[in-house]
Amino acid sequence: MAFSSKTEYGLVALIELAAIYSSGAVLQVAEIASRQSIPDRYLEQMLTSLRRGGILRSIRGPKGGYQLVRPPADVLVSEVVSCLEGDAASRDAAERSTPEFQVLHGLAGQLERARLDLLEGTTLQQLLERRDALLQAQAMYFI
Amino acid sequence: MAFSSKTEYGLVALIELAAIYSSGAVLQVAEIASRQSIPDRYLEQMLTSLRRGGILRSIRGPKGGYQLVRPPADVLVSEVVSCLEGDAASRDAAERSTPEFQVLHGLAGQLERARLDLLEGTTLQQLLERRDALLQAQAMYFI
DNA sequence: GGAGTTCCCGATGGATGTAGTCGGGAATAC
DNA sequence: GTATTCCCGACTACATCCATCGGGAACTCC
Repeated sequence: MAFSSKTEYGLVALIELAAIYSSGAVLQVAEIASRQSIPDRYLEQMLTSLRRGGILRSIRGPKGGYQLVRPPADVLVSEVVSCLEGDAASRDAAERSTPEFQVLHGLAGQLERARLDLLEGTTLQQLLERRDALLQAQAMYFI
Repeated sequence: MAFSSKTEYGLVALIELAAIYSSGAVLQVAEIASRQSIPDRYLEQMLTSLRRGGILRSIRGPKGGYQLVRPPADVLVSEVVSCLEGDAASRDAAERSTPEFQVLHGLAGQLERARLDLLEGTTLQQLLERRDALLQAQAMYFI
């Protein structure tokens, strides 16, 4: 798959949080985790990274939980991804410098560029809309 | 980096082999490995995969070595990549099927599509030309 | 102010994959 | 027949991924 499970879990949680953003409500780790069938103590780590990355805010204690800091339309998927998989810090540029390696390094750059273009061109809002379209389609199916 | 070292080493070797393809000559593992400063016994494994994938042919014994089966213009980078990193066979479709996961699966598909488009749109011939352009540019620099 | 709830933080462990090493065998040229 | 080259598979060291866990800090509500 194109996403690590860290990234996938984090994004899934964010879509859920995007859906309730306008209401000002919060969601708890355990809620999201059980709905999505992912380990709650693991999901917690992702939400922590997202909080440190300025994407989420948290509230402690009973009735606590997480919510988006910014509206979903202002959160780029690229931010989220780099926040979640960037914790293992180093992108090494090992630089073997024969011309053949340089050419491949250029191609690798094109690939990363293409990936980034897509991720920068997608917001949480859009993911949410796609989810809702999917739900609509499923509702149709049952009529 | 966007390529594993397996893939990178394999492609580097293929660029060298593409450069001498029209002469009908062969190159030996040890030659390529020492020029590119990569472990020869390791490179050997990649060339074996490429032979099994129908991209290279080999000749044994003294004066032996490897050569491309097809002209460089007929070898897509996508073939090479799937041959080199596809040996660990399974692309798993673990399919957690909440709508949120489905949306992400769709996005992952877009990403893979974009990657494949680039790799299918690039041939060994093109990589060779880029290398030669780079060599030209460096030659200029020394005048 | 005490109890329960929720987030917070770091340590730990197993499974898997990556990058390489190695020993010995088979074909070929000279 | 000997040296050279490719051929084949096993093995290891290390890192990274995917969690699991124990205990602490803030907060609500009674």
